[in-house]
Amino acid sequence: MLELAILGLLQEAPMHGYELRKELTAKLGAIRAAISYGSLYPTLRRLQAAGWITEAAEAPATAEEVPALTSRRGRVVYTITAEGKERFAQLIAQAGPETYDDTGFGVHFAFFARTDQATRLRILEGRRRKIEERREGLRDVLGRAAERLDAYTLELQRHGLDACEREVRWLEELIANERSGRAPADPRPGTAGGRGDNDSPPTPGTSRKERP
Amino acid sequence: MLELAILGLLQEAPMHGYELRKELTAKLGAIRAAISYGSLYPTLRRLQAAGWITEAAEAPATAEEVPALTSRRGRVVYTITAEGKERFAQLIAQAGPETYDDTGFGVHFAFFARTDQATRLRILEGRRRKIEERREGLRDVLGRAAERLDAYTLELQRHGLDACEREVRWLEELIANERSGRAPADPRPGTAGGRGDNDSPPTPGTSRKERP
DNA sequence: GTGCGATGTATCGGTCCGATACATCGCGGT
DNA sequence: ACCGCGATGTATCGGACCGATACATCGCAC
Repeated sequence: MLELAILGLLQEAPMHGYELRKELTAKLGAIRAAISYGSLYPTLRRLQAAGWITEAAEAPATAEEVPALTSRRGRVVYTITAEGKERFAQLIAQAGPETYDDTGFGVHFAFFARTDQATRLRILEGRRRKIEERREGLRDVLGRAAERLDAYTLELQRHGLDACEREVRWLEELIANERSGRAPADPRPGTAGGRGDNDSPPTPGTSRKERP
Repeated sequence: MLELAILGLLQEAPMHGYELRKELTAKLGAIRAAISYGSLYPTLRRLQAAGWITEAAEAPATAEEVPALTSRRGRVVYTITAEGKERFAQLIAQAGPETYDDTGFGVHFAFFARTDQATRLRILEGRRRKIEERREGLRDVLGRAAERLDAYTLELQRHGLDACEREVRWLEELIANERSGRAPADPRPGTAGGRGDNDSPPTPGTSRKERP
């Protein structure tokens, strides 16, 4: 998962580790806390060994800015290679079971702008299926096994069930949107999608936030 | 986390691994998929080494049922020890930072019936604080960094923000409930809380499910 | 009588996290 | 003039947990 995320981010611009972590946190903030350096650096090492990225010590700007005042230590900048881009495309397209768990889905979704529509649809439907299964499991427990569990555990299940139902509805909306319209709806018209390299041209609101 | 969950479950009844996993899945189904044997068995080993639990090969029922027809292979039953119960109480009471992440909070919450009210309150408030922080982070990104991100990433953040706001509201409700009333509300009167060993006597509905 | 899904125990490699260590930079305070 | 301190920055280590895999038994339906 981390591999995919790193490859995806480096495709937008070369970065060093610290920056990468910040961008990662910004992009995936909705689904996970903050990725640890204990994962990041080893993974970067692995990616470099595989040839998907290259690392290079940072050069002092235009060789004119602050020339050699303080020796400019550290700062390794990582750049994606052509093979790395291929690898990314391959990872994005092929969906394993881990593509549909919370983290995996989040990461894939975060790079939907670089994913073709067919794949987007496949992933959204796979995720929906998975959440529906979880939902059914929770309904079972709340129905059949309710008297075996204490009030707090039941409340936890109810909250989880609620979240499942809500996510299914969200996915339905996205799927419908994906099938006919395009890109996700922007509830506040005015600011439209990504910049330049965006795969899916931003289209104004199709779906609306609830509260009928 | 697994340690806490196992200790908690074994406090209700002795069990063997497979059963333990099923109960774990039922109790924690709302927050995590299903715990792996690759974690379960090593942890059981660890708990036994520490003296929190004991393991024993299963005895054939009353020494009368199906005496020795098929030799009765395997099936190791784990029982919690007095030290294990102490350990559980200690783990429940002391709250580290991991107590407030998704999994940690879920496990603690699942054993609220065995937790005193002061600790429950402390944990609920800690969790709320954490989610509020995550919420602020998402609001920041959606506000300040919106134009740097593509439409899909933004949609993901919005969904995450929504989930945060919802969870904060849920927690508020539970906290209010905890402060004056007792146990979580039961939206469907008729089935009331746990059985016998339940710490918090079930009290009929205080809060209501929304949909005004 | 046989295959097959549920029950049951167990290990191995790999991913990722949390704690920790260490160095530099720019800024405000005194 | 100096100091501390928070942000920037790279890096490792032990441990928790997962997913795949292996293997054996039980009961039941075909």
